[in-house]
Amino acid sequence: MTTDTPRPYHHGALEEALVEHALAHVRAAGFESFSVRQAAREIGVSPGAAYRHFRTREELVGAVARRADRMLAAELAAARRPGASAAEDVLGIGLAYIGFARAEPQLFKLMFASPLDAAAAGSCGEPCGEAPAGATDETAFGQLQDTVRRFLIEEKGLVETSGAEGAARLARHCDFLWAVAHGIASLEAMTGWRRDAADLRALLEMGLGALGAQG
Amino acid sequence: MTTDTPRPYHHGALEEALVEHALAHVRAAGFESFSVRQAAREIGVSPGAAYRHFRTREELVGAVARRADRMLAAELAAARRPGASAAEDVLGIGLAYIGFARAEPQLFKLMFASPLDAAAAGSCGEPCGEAPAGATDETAFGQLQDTVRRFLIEEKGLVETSGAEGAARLARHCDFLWAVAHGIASLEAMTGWRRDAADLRALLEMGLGALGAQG
DNA sequence: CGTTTTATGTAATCGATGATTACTTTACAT
DNA sequence: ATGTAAAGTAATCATCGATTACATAAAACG
Repeated sequence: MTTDTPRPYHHGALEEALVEHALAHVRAAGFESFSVRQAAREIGVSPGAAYRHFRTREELVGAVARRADRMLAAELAAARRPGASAAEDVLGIGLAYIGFARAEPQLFKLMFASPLDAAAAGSCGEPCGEAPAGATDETAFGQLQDTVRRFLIEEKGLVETSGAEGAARLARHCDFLWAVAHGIASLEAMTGWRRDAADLRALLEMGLGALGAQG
Repeated sequence: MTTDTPRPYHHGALEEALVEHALAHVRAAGFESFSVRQAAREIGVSPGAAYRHFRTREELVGAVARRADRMLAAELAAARRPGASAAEDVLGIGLAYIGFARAEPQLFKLMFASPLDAAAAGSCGEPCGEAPAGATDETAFGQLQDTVRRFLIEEKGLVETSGAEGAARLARHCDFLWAVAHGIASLEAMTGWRRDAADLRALLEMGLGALGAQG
């Protein structure tokens, strides 16, 4: 045990270690205070080493943001329970969205703190212009869109979501619900605003009630 | 003109100059890139001088945030036109809120980028827990609350807004509309999401339509 | 198996920033 | 006028992001 590789010259998985470390820091203290140097120091590697894997600090926190995106998308997916009505699923997705913002406010804030140019975010969590439209995608917005479509068809008798007018209506309804959920989530994550579970549910139900009411 | 006070030792209004400078920078380039030193340099004063007026950088950008708050509140106030119906005013406030986020995205982002501890924000723009309740306040949320109350009374036949149940309903409706407007504004300011004026109006009208529909 | 090439780290360094301290100058009150 | 408090300067510290030249391990290849 004399030369027991105290620290191998090559870390082996520095990139992953950096992202993991950054993710932990962001969750606990927010992305603003994250420092490449400190992360490298704590991992036990020289500051410059990090820049072999990320050209800039923002690129690294961008990787964290993308991971947060996937975490959110996964939770939304888990909220869609097979056998549930479309209305239940819409509500579930909304509550999951808000729940994520409440449980992980720092990650939520990071996701919407544009240092990550929305384009680079890949399968981003927010409605980037328009979802690929058609394919059942796994982005957060895509999941909401699928479920709202189901809701409009199942419970509002809306048949055509493919025609120009039908598509517009679907898009408008998705935008609306998204705005409600995102508004609540944002207020919870970024301000002193806070409501109990019953109130949140009531707000989402108000949003759901507004669907189909308008031409 | 030989000793024509090239630069008086005392600036005279450094504090104001700093805030003004910071405000301009934030509007143009965002608060993240604002630097105390650069501001002092451009104003023509030593770096340490700024710290006579603000203990920390965040305190200075906090002052900018408070100013942005007042700007937003002023625009919301201007949106309430005398003689307009309550419904028109609610819509006008919502559109003004969204319009501000679109016209001044950097200020909007600053207002909701919690470096400013919500408490220190004074008459903050977001619903800090609960508005002082009663007095017609000039905060953004207070203005919405007043107008929504008017709407519920004028057009929905709601009489009691003072009883426990009536107050709860009013609060819920305010929360709802606030969430819709804030959600739209946030998406516009912090993501690639963008809709034209007609769509925005339609979304707000959907929100307005949901009012009074529920118990 | 030996050599070369490429990926990955290190060390040293640059410029800039936030913040603090000791000292100086101005303005104002008495 | 004079002395005190407000408002500036200069110098300094620790930290940070980023770059460069160099060293080493790992992998590719003959």
